[in-house]
Amino acid sequence: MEKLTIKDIAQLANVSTATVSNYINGNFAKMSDKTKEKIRKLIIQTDYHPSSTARNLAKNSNKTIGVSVSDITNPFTSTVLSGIYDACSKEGYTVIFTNANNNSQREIDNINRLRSEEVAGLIIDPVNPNSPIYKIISNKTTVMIDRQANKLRIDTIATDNTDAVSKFVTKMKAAGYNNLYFVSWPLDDISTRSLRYIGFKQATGYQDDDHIVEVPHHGKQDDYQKFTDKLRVIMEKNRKKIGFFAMNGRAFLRLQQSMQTLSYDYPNDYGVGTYEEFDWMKIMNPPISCIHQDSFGIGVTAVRTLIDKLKRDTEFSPRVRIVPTRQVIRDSF
Amino acid sequence: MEKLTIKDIAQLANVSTATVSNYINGNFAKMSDKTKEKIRKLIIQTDYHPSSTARNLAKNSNKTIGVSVSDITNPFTSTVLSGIYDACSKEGYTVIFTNANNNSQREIDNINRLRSEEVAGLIIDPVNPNSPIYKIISNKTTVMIDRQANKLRIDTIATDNTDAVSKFVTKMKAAGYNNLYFVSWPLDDISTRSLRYIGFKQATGYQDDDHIVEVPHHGKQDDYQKFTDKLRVIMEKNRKKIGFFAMNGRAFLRLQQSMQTLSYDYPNDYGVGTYEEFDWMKIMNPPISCIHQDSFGIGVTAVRTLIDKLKRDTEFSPRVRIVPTRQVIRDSF
DNA sequence: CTGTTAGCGCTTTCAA
DNA sequence: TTGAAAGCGCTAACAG
Repeated sequence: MEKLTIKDIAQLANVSTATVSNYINGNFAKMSDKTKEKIRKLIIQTDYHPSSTARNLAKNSNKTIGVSVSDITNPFTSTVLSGIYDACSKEGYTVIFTNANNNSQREIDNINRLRSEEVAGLIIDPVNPNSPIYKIISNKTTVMIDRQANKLRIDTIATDNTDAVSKFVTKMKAAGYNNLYFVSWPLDDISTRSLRYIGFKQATGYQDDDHIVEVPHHGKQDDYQKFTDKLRVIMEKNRKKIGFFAMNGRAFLRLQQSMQTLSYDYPNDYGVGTYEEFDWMKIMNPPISCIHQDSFGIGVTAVRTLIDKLKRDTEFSPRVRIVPTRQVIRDSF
Repeated sequence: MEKLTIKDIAQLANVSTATVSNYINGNFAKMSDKTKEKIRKLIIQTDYHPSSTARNLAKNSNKTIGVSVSDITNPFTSTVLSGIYDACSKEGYTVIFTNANNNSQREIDNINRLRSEEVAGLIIDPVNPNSPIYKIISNKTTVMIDRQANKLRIDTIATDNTDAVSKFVTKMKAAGYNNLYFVSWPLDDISTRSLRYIGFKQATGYQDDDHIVEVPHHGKQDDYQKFTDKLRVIMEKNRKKIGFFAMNGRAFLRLQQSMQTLSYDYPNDYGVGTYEEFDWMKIMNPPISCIHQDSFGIGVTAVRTLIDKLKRDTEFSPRVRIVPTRQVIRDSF
């Protein structure tokens, strides 16, 4: 059972390969109804599938878009991917996917790999949007997601980090929490973290950085212990109403874990809220108030802007597109 | 800034394309150190990347594997994907990915799409492993994941569903729960669900099907209400110690949501455990006992068995490979 | 309406 | 140690 080629079909149909090619590409105007029908049947009978490799080579174009994600296990990421895939298949694009696993060097490798696959465009959820590699990749064929570079070179799709947090934390303040803390992985010059922190400072009016509690990133037991200790100090020292805002779902998880070992309960001992919404937040007891971001929509928007750019020729200066968030207020503060 | 081809490099180096090709493919034995060095420098200088499309066509082989997942938003799936990607890139394979979004017809389309991309092999997390499409795809180039067909045609990687549940539920029984319920989406002849149910029956000794509580799948508000009502009846009617085992994380979520609206608390009013482990289960109050499955390992195993098959020529009869699970006992029963 | 033919960028004999 | 040249399966003028 050999693999069929366009030649085989042409022979069977007694036409030239050009005609078959036209059929494949939907140029039916260029053939009689008879041959059209003949080819149609033959293709079904033989279960012939044109080689997309050959097509790509001949057309010198590739209807696939490459995506590099920073961490596929991040639940945010899989929803984004879902949106990307959805939008791509609607536009007839295939997606090939790579995972940097939070490693900046691997991200570079992945991008290079993707480039030699000759993808039409790139969507990147960057580990490090400030990596020098983005100096050499073209804004015409790529868009970034989530994290944005300090010096914007590539169109990026992000959420309204600062504003969303500012409004949310303001609500916490209005609920009487007058001693608020921002729980986050080390800021590390990462836009999502620092932009959310700016929102936090806006809302609280804190000038110094005494109200940020850093969660160790991929810490050892020891680091987590220190984190817990810091929390303990905060809880013991203060008389005022204490509230925590977690910078994302994972930071929130860590916070809760430590609070649990310290035997503190929300909303009695403290109030809490977080960026990101996940299913499980509503079965917590009591359920968690949070900021919902439209991850699926981010994926879709990324694809749309990318394909849009691919179509035009003109180059625009890069800008960031904001996908709005939504407050979900429940009973955690 | 035109795209460089092998010809350009050949010209610049004053050698033939064949030599450059040999260089690219690591056949250094076939050239002098001088030319080797010359080519090396040129490639770096010019940032030349060979076209993998052209290579694939010329070699008539494609170092990419295609994967079709049933639902990318399922957290189980993203961890599997992570394993697949990891193993693939170690073996030098690219992965192109499709999402069926729980739609059997889309799964078929995806597989056909993947085939005409001429992927070397297929990994499928099937919506419906009994779909007729699997009669025509070759076991030599594909492996399945998670759900298995009634009549096995394709090698599949699964967990020890029956056994794991049987042992876990036995433990619940030993803890004094003498009135146990299996909480699941409709069995619908889906292996993961029915195999787990078999384990449940084994452990409990129930002969009839009175102890299964069906969670509506993508239900409307109404259906969820009925589900909640059913739970209420169970809770009110019985004097014995009631325990629930959820067939997966999402069913568990649903169960908890309803229990919450009914104002019942575990482990006081009922005991509970679930298949699948997620991060958030340990910050529940109290934390949840569950069965941990090695999703990453499933992905890796899938890739390994696939690549293994790709290498040999002989065809074996399909079998199912089991990736073991692990009990995580906490305080939910 | 249909066929001829020269590529697309690379690999791979085979000969030099 | 190197090169010439014939493909890989398809597309796209161009000619008829």
